[in-house]
Amino acid sequence: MRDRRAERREATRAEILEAAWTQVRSDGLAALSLRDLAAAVGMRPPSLYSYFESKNAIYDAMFAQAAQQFLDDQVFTEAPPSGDPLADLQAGMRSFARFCTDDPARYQLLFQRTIPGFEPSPESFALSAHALERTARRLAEIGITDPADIDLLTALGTGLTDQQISNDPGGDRWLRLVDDAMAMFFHHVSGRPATPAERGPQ
Amino acid sequence: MRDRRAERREATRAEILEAAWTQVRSDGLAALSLRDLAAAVGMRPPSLYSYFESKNAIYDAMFAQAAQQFLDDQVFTEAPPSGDPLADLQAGMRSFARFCTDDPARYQLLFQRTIPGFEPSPESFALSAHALERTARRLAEIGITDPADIDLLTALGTGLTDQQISNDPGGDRWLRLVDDAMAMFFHHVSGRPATPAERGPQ
DNA sequence: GTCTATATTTGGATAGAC
DNA sequence: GTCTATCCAAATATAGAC
Repeated sequence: MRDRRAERREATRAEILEAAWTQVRSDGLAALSLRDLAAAVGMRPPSLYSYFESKNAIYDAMFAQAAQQFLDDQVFTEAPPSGDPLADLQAGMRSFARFCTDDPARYQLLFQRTIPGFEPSPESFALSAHALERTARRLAEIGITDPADIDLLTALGTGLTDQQISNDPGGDRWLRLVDDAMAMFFHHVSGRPATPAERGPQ
Repeated sequence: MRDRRAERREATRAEILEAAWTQVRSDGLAALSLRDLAAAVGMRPPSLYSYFESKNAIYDAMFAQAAQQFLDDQVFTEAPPSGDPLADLQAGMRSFARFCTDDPARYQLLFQRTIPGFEPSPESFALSAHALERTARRLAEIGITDPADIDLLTALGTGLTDQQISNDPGGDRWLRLVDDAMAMFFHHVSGRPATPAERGPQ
């Protein structure tokens, strides 16, 4: 039969995590405070320890949520190849960049390592490693296998994303360069120049 | 005549800043602690306030030092055009990437905004703005004037640098892609494909 | 200029009653 | 499970003696 107590506990954990996301989105990832978090959910700080054994356990649960959302979100790694590798690459990078800019705090937790003393648990890390493997497999399908090319692609992806988040939050100044950047990259690694149509709107 | 007291004061300020750099390089930019800083220079914490009016004033002095070093370091903006725009672009980006990876804490202070509550003073900020203007002027000399192209170039520069710092500290996994990335970019914006020689060593 | 002493705030975490 | 009460550590900053 249903374990109503366990269900209630899970619901409270989820509520605490949701409040934690709200807090880091507004004050920054590093500014998570158990004091404020407890107040947000109507508890006293010690009560949080009934649900998470430490502050880092909360970060770890958030990391796992973010990794799962990344797995669910990335259209690129799920949709079948369209027969147009460049179009697939552009769609995949648009999806990645959108995922990152939609929630900079989530991006920071998942892809940057700025929380002093926090390391994701092996289980949480396995989730994100799985997503990266899936991406590499998909890139291989469209002929991108050289590790140096993949490194260049990741630099482009994080560079566009970081600039967008840091210098034009909420806008699209760098997001709108994604198609052009992917055309540049694709024709560089395949040895052909981009046609004006492929470069996308300027 | 010389003001020996002022000289001594400046020397102590410099000594404090040097200890501060040592601390942030080892523990992270955000981990600067007045307590540890005072201990490192053989003072009690309150004595630091004779030299800097606040912790943010120390960050600001560090920011000004970093901006000045950036101005002094960037070969690209000082050397005369060589007549080979791509070679100039590659040399300039190599210089930028090297400057950033040489001291990640300095890079973080100067180009990222991760210290909660710290904003550089107008005087300090003017130093870094000056450096950016000089770069834009130099890019114009080699024919790069489209703001979208400049945005793409900055995304490449920060992406390569961030990946290098985050994922291969002390190595050259992304640094060695700089020449190739600049060839890719240059020929994309000038409409010609890169020759194998221009792409540099793979 | 430097110190002692202290104020104040904030943080994570624990003990034990209920 | 939640609370009160408390602990401990660390942080920035100020007052005032020397």
